[in-house]
Amino acid sequence: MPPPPSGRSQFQKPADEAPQGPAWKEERGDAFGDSTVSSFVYNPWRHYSLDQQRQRLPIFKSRNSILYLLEKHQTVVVVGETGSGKTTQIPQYLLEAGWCKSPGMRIGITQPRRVAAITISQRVAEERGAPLGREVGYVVRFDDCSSPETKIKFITDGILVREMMADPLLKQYSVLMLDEAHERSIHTDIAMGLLRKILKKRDDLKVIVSSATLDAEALRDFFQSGPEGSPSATILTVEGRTFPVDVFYLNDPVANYMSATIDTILKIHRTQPLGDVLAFLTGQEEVDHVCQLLSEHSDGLERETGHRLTVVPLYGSLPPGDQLKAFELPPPKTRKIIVATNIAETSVTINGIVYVVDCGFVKIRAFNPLSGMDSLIIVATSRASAEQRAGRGGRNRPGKAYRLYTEDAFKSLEAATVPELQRTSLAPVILQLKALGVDNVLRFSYPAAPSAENMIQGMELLFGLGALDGEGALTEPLGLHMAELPLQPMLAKMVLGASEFQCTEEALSIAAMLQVENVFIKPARGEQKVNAERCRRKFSVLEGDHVTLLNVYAGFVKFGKSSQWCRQNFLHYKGLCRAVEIRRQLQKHLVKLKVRTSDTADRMEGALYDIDNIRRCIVSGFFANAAYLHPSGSYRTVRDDHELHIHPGSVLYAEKPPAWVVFNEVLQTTQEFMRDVTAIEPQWLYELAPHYYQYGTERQLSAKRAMEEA
DNA sequence: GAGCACTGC
Repeated sequence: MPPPPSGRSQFQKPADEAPQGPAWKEERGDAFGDSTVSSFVYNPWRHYSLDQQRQRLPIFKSRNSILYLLEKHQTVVVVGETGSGKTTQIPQYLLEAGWCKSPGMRIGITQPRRVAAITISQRVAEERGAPLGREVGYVVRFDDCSSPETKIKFITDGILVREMMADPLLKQYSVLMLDEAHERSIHTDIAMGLLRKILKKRDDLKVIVSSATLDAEALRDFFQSGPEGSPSATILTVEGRTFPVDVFYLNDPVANYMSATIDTILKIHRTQPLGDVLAFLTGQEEVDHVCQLLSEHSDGLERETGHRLTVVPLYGSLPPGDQLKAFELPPPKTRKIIVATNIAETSVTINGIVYVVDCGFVKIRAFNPLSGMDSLIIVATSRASAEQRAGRGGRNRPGKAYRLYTEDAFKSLEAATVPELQRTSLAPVILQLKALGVDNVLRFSYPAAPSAENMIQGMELLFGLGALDGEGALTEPLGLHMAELPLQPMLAKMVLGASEFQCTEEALSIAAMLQVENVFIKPARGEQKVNAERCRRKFSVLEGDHVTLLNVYAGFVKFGKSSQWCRQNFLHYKGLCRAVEIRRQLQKHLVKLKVRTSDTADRMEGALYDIDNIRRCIVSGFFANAAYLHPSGSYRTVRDDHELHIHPGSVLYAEKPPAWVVFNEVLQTTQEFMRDVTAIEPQWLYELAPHYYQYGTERQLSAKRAMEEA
């Protein structure tokens, strides 16, 4: 644990005197006491030259230590808070120290997110006075802004794993820096496991792992452990440049964190100097609800305090234009309240936040290996997450963070969030590792080992798909090709097997459309809502969502990929453009892999596609996600009789439910919903996946068929 | 008639 930003008071102060609202326990100072307003300062050094600015960054003091430790050790774990400048400066120190002198050698820096890779590389190019893409560049999916002369290359961690497939020893890099490693993205974790192996084979390679304090020692030990003479690792701590944040806890737990959020925000507004508020909730519904209730208080509060209140929601599925409102400066004498999901914890940074309200919960994806299903669940945050949220209030001036739980509750939280690798399906991971030459995926050195059940589920699925053989080895060409495609295994199988069903073109379109969410625009009410539904019906078919998506894609292409056509049909133009881009990339892969794709040309130009063939093709990839209609009216999975429902967003929702379906994924909210559903014939499961439905389930299938006939 | 945290190849 990092030390708290200020000394923690040992005793509880008397409860707040205000008659209403939660009572606060204080870590330092008064939760709602008076203090003077300081002016906003975003970059106090902006009148200095770029070079002078660089030298004023806290990391500059550690420059020599970093270079020295990297000479002495193969791995250095750099621990530093935000604002230390480590991401922008360390690569430049390395370049200046001659780490790219050998021809063709470069420094690679990974980021978990695309925007970060791009924007940071822009900043570094600017500091070096060079055009982006030359000495300093970046590579993310669909966007390669690098050249042979690039010495400092920013990439997403996913790109690094892909690069390993082409170049297992990563020979182009002299130093690799894994930034934001504490976020433990699935790709960072895989990269760390693989780098541990590479370091043993390449003693000239250096690795810098940049992390928050919590897991620094574990990361060092991960790179340190191993047989005699294994690479050495060490930790370097660098100071950050953030302002102190006073943290306040509740005296007693609250039953409803939404009303507590509202009470706390109102109290901040009544008692605290101007400064914006960021409140964390778990989902869209909560955010919208709290925003609505706060807006209702807005007028009364202005009369009472003389300050306006402007309330802005912020979550991922919000249209980009609406998201931007959270970043706009509020008008004078106005306090901006941003009510956000976890998107504001790491993905976006908003300036001017002084007060943070943290409900203490987060919605995360969980994976159940027994049923093979994903669900979204609301769980308590971790201490690391709570610190990160609080820190959002101290970027520009000292801040205050209000945690809607007791200090004891905080102490009992997990130290860090469970790594992604331990809560998603492992099938894609196993496929990647096998393709990278890791034969024994069970014994692979994961930074955090996933459960055995999860491993087995992943292996079984890959075996069922034909990507692994009986010995657990990657099959050729199918398994190898599946690993090459940037698609989840079931979709990859569907696309690669499509030539058998003469529908590769259609399968590519469907796969691309499934990567894009929210293609259909749904106005909340009124005439527009009716119009939107009418438009959607034009594309809908009784066979289900996959073919409906295909119709949308085909229409988009047929009408010249026009934004006007999208507006008329209530479709998201940008989403469809993205689908076109993804499809082009997939097609490129197929050509590279020499997979037969010319089948459509065999048919008449403009001829209708054969829907049955497409459905069979879908089944060839998604047979593991099959369900049948139960007399109760809901569905049951074929594999383990798990109860499922058709999601209200499906075109089949309002229709007569088909007896048998396959689905793209399951989403658990109030019930377990199948998303993207296609009606199938049950015998296709036998025909197309005999190895999967041969035993055990056969009895179920025949029993159900008998039931249907009865 | 109900609803989807956030990324990434």
